[in-house]
Amino acid sequence: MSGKRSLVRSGTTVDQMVRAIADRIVTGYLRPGERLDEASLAARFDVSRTPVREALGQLSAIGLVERRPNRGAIVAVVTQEHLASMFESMAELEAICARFSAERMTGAERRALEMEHQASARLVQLGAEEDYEYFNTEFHSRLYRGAHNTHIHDLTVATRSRLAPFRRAQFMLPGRLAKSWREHDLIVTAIMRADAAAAGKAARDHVSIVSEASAVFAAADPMEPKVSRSARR
Amino acid sequence: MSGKRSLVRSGTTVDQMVRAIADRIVTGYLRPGERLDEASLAARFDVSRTPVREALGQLSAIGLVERRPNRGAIVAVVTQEHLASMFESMAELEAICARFSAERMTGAERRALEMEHQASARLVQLGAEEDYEYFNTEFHSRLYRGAHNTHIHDLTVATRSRLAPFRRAQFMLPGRLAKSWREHDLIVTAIMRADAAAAGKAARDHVSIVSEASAVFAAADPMEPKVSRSARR
DNA sequence: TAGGCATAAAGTGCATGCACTTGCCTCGCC
DNA sequence: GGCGAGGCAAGTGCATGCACTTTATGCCTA
Repeated sequence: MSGKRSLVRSGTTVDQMVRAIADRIVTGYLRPGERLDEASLAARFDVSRTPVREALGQLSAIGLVERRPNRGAIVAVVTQEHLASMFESMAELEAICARFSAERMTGAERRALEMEHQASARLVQLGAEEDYEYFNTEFHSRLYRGAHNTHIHDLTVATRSRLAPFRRAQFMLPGRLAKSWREHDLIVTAIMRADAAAAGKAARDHVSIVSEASAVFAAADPMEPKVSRSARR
Repeated sequence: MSGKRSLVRSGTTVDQMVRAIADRIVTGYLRPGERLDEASLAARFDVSRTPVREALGQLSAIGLVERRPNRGAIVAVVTQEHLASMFESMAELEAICARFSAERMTGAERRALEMEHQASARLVQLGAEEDYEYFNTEFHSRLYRGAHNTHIHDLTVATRSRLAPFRRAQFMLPGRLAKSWREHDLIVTAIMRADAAAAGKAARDHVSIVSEASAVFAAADPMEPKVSRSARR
């Protein structure tokens, strides 16, 4: 896969670098602790070191990479403890979004949520993991938007993206699709009833369960040895 | 005033710039919408444009400044709506911290919280606004730490700092000190009882009240005097 | 052989320069 | 007198170079 910048056109070079690197971190292609050498990245993306530097600075500002002065940058290492704290935060943030959604969603938003949710039942029957995963993302985004609070929305999206690398395996567990759908159903039902407390609780439980599934995964996927990842092209 | 970098020594030059600029934004010395000219800032702090640029990039990544490609950076403008959403988020985040604190604070943390809180009663009697403000910050920080969740801690601190410019006037309202103390007292009492629900509610109410006080202030303090920006044609 | 110091190599941090973009102003045109 | 094109000034975006820090290496000494 060629990461040349022609693939990621829009915005300034720095923006492209931010997106390119963030994407590789969030998707797990770059792994926690991995070295981010300015010169190598610059060569890899065919730009000078300056935009790479700025991108690394911005990514470190949002916590995706760690920078040690004069000693280079690495993909942020999340301890088990920090990971747990992020999952717990995520559960609380989703609970807030669900509560607010129950109180504030417009009629159109409620209908759209319910419709999509019902449609997704089919994906469960078919066992269409990929499609369901896509729907799932959309489902949660609806909750975030439905809260009608931009700041909560931003915090939630940011937290979600930082958790992305650790959630990939959740659907590998057998029966997970149907379970997820039933949990969604509780949330949707509560929202349609405008029952904020129930919606919040259902959303929190939903994330907590995902969290447990993922924690297992994270623990079972320890730090990678320092293989020649630089020669990976 | 001398903003020379000798005053802000630690870390790399970029770090110093980030802190210096963020500080001026958070304290309200730089106002929303105000232009952030790279060359001027560089001259002002006696560094080259490069670290200033990187600092602006990082600040824009965390939302404190807005950057329009090729058109410079300005201090982030927060709409009334966005401001309200931040206050609401703050109330929810504080509620979470208070709930978790009620459940998780160690004995030492509880004792320290209660002691400091009781001690602060004296500041109220004396009407020592400055000192009380300092204590108040410390009080809330204790709640954030007491939650024993680093991610929630970080989100809360970040949100709080973004709200800082809009909270300054809250203690100007007469009787505010005593009112604040009584609200704190509700929180502390609930935490000492390990009553998570009550602590959460008390904390949420506390912030909501501050929010209302500040909203008045924000509304009464409209756009910045620096004109010539609206005259875009 | 182990420890420590000097030195080299690698890589980061910042300054500077130049190309390019944007907004403004002026001048010519209608 | 209004309007648009062209040019100018200001300012941003990126590349490059050099100084400095860190780390690796080797040599010397005990």
